[in-house]
Order: sequence, then structure tokens, then C-alpha cells
Amino acid sequence: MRGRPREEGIDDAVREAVRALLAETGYQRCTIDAVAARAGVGKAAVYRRWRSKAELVFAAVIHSVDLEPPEDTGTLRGDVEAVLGAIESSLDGVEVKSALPSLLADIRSDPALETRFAELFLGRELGYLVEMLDRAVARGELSQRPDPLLVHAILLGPVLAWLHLFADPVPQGGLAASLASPLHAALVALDD
Amino acid sequence: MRGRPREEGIDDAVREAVRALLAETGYQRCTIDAVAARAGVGKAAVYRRWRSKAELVFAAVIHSVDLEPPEDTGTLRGDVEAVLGAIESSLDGVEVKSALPSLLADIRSDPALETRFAELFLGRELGYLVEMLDRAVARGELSQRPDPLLVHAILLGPVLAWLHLFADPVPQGGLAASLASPLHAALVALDD
DNA sequence: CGATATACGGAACTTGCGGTCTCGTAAACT
DNA sequence: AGTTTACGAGACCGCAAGTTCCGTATATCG
Repeated sequence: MRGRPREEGIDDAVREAVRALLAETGYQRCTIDAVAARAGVGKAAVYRRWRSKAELVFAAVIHSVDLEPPEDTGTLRGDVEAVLGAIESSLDGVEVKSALPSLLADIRSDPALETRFAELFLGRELGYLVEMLDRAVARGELSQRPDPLLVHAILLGPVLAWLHLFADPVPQGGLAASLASPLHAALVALDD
Repeated sequence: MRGRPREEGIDDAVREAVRALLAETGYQRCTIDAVAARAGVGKAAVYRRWRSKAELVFAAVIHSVDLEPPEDTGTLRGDVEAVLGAIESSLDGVEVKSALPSLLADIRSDPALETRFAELFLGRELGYLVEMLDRAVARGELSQRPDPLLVHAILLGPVLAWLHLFADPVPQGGLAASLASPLHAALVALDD
């Protein structure tokens, strides 16, 4: 590579500035000028790294979420609760929560972003669910593996609806705990 | 009332133009100038009726959705499928589907809109669910009425996730049919 | 060392859209 | 008749995304 190399730390500084501004001022007020100023960086340096504001926010938020593989709790019921908890906490991050609707809108209007979102998030979640379901089949809790897409919708949907659509406070003991039993029953019912 | 009265038909013409442009060009390209031109109307006439683009799109989309009270099918299982079908078809309207993420983002960033959304949609849906649950209790299918907010999340969430988050084709026989059994089981499990 | 290529911060610039205002005109009420 | 409000058309403002240019710094290649 010829020329001056990319300066170390700018990527992180910009992503951190995005997260801070999202938390402090929301998605609309989190402008590229403000991000660059906050990170002590020129706008050109930002656009050299990300093609658009949507890409930048996506990268910043993604980077702050670590989607962990689900633990094997020994029972399907326990695994369901663990998965729900992971989804809830990943969606409930402080700076993420308020930006989620706008970010989703951007993702849906940019095919490249949509593809990466499907691979980075939905695909990984789906893979984890398949593992969880296969363990349940091996234990004899399910007779066969149900359609993972349906399972994904059944588990992710209620958490998404609550945090994203309702603005209501989370119920006693957390969303995951409240939803684990009924959604476990839903998966069992799916097995018939 | 003094002065020239509002011209009849402009409200409808503008709302219809919004729906057409949403379907043809998506939310971003559906600009107020384009809407006014399409409706054969000046921009001032638009802003005399709606305070912002978000209000306008909200009104146009709302107006195209008729949220019907759920039928009493005689069983909770049947009622659940009917409710799921109603949610699915209301979310699956051609022009609504692609605009939904952006519209939701606008709603979430405008407190006045958020209130109206909660009243017009969430509140009405919640009321219908309470009726459905009370019928189930009267029939003895449930021992007591579960938390309607949880039920709302459990029923609406999976449909929302599928149509709004996944871009995947709907499963065999429709979403409502595929989800009715497992989600009915979830409600029954909620009763313990 | 010197030429070239790329990065940097800063700032000017372009473009597009939401939203407001003005103008000349039309249609109602008092 | 006079007042008030609506109308279409279009000019206008403000703001934010995205691009370009400037002077400068830092790397590789010959």
C-alpha cells in the first residue's frame, strides 16, 4: 500500500461519538457534522470509512452489540428464557433503543444494508435457534425440528413488539421471564 | 365561520396521492411537493390540513386501514386465528408495508403522533383482545384474564417481526394459520 | 533524497427536502 | 360592500447529507 496509512483509533473514536450522540440527542440530531466534531475528525475521514449515515450508525450500533451463542441450560424451557434474555438485552441497550426505529427504516431502504443485517443478525440468531432446537430434539422434548423461521418470529416478535412498538415499562421480573413459559408452550405446540 | 370554506375532496385527493406515491416510489421519494402536484393542489393546502409529513402519511395510512372488531368464533383458538388474520391483513397492505418502518420511526420521534397512535391502534387492539379474553374466561377456557399487554405482544409480535423485520415470503397457508396453534397454546400456558 | 500516493482537519460547496411566506384570485359570511 | 379565509403557484429559508478542495502530514517506491 502506497500513501499515508489510515490513522489508528479514528474508527473507534467515530463509532463512540455516534453512540454518545445517539444517547444524548437521538437519531435526528446525531448529524455527521456533530459526529465528526465530537470525534475531533473531519467529515472526509468519516465518509472515507462509511458510505452513508445509515452505514455509520449501523456499524456503531452493531459494534456495541455482542450477540452471544446461547448457553445450553439443559432444558428447552431454560434455553428459551436464555434466548429471550439475550434478545431483550441486545435490543434494550440505552443508546440503541431510541435509535432502533430510524435505524430499521434506513436498513429497509438500503438493499446493501439489508443484506448485511440479514447475515449479521437474523442469520446468526437463526443459527443459534437451530442449535437450541436440535438439542431439544436430542433430549426428546421435541419430536422433530420445527420451522426455524416460525420459531424466530415467535420468540423475537413479542420482545420486539414490546420494546419497539409499545412504549410501556417492562413487566415485573423482566420481559424474558414473563414470556418464557408461554413461548415455550408455543414451541411445544408447534411440534404436533 | 367566516371566509371561504375548505374545498371538498382535497383531503381525500391528497391522502390518495400519498398512498399512490408510497406504493410507487416509497417513503423517501414521496415528497410533499410530489404529493401536492399529484393531487393537483398547492403545498399550502396540504400544510393547512396536516402539521407535518409524518402527520400526513400517518393520516393517509390510517385511513386505509380498517381495524375491525374481532368476530366471536366460539373458541379461543378460533378467535386467536381471526385476530392474527386481522393483524396480518392490516399490516400487509400494499402501500403500507414498505412505508411502515419509516412511519414508525416518525411516530416514535413525535410525541403528539405517538399518543394518537397509541390511542387509535394499540388501544383499540388492546380493547378487542380484552373482549376476546373475557369470552374465553366465560367459556371456561381460561381461569382468569391474563395481562392484556402480554397477550398483545405475544400475538402482534410474531406477525410484526415476520412482515416488518424478515423480508421472507409468508409460509404455506398464511401467517395467521401457521401461528394460531402455537400462540393459542401460549395463551393457555399464560393461564397457569 | 525525492517523487508519488494517500490520509488528515477544516471549511466551502451542492443538492434535496421539509416547512413558511407571498401573490393574485375566488368564494363564503356579515 | 367589506372582511375573512381558501385556493394554486411558486419563491424562499434552514438544515442536514454528501462532495470537493485546500494546505499539510506521513507513508512507500525508486
